[in-house]
Amino acid sequence: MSLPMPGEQVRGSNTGKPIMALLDLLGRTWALGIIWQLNQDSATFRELQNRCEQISPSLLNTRLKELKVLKLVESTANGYKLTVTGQELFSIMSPLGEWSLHWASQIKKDNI
Amino acid sequence: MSLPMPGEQVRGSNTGKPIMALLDLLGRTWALGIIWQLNQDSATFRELQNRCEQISPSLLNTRLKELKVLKLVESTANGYKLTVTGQELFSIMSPLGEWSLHWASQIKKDNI
DNA sequence: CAATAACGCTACTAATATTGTAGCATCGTT
DNA sequence: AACGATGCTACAATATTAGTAGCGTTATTG
Repeated sequence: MSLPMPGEQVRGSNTGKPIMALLDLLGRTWALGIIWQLNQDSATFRELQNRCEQISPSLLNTRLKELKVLKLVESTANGYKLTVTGQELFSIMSPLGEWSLHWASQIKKDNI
Repeated sequence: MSLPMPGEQVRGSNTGKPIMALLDLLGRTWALGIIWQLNQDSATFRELQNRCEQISPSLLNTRLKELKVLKLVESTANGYKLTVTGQELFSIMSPLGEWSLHWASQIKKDNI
């Protein structure tokens, strides 16, 4: 799959708007999950594989390459970590953790 | 693809944690895009198809069904719209619009 | 210093998800 | 009754992801 580069045509949109590139990226399997898991702290490849319970190494590697080119993740001597830009993105998403609990209760409520 | 129901096993995780269900859901093609496009205001099926530039009707319908069961979208006489819960989710994500511009400039900067 | 183990990752096939197109059934208009 | 628009389904073609095996390299151990 080609990289969702802001400014260019992406999966589902050819307006070139950065938000569309971002939505394409985040809409790929495990992209959000990797960012979520990397927030805790940096991790080696195999460590990250463990944190993401059921990711295949081939996909993990593919996503990491994408996230590196897109400046959200970088690899250091200690393994992979979020870039400053990646941390900014995480900060935006971080309320999802708590919100998801609220959401879960909303869904259950209806099954009574 | 089975529904990412919070509390149950989902794609990539079997802890049952709501955040994992949410990340599974949002990681599906067009899920975020549909929520993003529906925020403006409610839309009929074909209207939504237009807003999402290149979505196939089969996938749009599949996603809408999922989003309805998961209480993020509801269908009314005027078409589809976000539920209150869906609006909450959008509020969390909404900073992504502006942030994506910043992100785009970061990426360009490096190509100098 | 050989043997072992762990690591980062690639290769490859099977399984699954998404696209793309055609078109059906229903409804309101003319 | 004919027409167009709408909501959606069906289905084959294509693209993505999962799953597993294992290669090459670098510690670590005996």
